[in-house]
Amino acid sequence: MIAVTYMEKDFAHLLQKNQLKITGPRLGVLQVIAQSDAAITQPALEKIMGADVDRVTLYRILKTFEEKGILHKVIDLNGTANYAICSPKCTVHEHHDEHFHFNCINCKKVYCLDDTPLQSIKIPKGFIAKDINLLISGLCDKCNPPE
Amino acid sequence: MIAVTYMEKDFAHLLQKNQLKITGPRLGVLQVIAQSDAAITQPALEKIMGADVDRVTLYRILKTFEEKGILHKVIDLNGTANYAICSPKCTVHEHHDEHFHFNCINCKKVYCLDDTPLQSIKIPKGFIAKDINLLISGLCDKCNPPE
DNA sequence: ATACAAATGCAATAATGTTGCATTTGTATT
DNA sequence: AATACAAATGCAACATTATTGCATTTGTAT
Repeated sequence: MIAVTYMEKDFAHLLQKNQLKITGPRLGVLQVIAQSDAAITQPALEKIMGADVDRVTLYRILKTFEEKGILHKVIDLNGTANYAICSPKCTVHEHHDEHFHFNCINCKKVYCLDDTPLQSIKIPKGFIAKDINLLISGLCDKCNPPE
Repeated sequence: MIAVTYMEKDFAHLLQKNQLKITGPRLGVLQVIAQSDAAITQPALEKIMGADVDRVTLYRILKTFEEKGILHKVIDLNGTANYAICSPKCTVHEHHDEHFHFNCINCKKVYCLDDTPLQSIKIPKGFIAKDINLLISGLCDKCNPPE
């Protein structure tokens, strides 16, 4: 897991690069997500942002960020959306093909393991694979104390 | 994909085997799911069952079926729950560890590919994997006509 | 400084999931 | 076959999550 630190200036630039206006709510969302050590759920974001950002605005921000390839969405085992900042590999129209994530069944966090390699998967005849999404569930290092 | 046909008698036996009472709603749910060639979403089930089964009852049936290992739940790319009949390998307390599914981005169907083998995945230190969930998205054979 | 499109916030509504409780129903027992 | 009881269902109410329309505000190009 490589820690990446962003500064507010970077966020502004990131928005600009994507033809998005630099607004408070958007910077806020990026802040929170960048500070989290794991992908963060939409409800959690909602709580953290609180009254600063309207619920609807949050939905819309997340949607546009996803479309622009700024964030990627990970559906966890409960079907809840989690968001994380995309690696630079993610482009607008074609997200990086292979997303690997770890969903802790205790703390519910979703960690990105994008750098793990994966074999090629056999697909049935006539089926065309566009994206591969691997979700491993279990206990993360923090929830697995050797006590 | 191996086609498995069930008769009503089998369903009754299946329920009995799991210490579940043989009721109309339960048989109905099993019917619908067995007839589908793919995993079926909870909302779709709700529509098909219609007034025959109360919405709450449906939720509860699906939950107990999942707990008993009769059905397994697949979360698709939208975070919607899909249900399919478990392979005989699935046991009550320990679902078969590896679920492989294909989510068609056109018709939205979720196909089970449980028989595909998978390499062992590298997990970060301190992390313990309990279950692996692989969801491949793309076009299924029906939505990929060579027209 | 202005103008305009983009973004936000609010209100209303839809869709989805949950809980408590009274009633019904399957099944083991006699 | 009748009974008794736990299990299952259906209903109502509610909680949560997601969407849509529209008026207002705001960022930015000019």
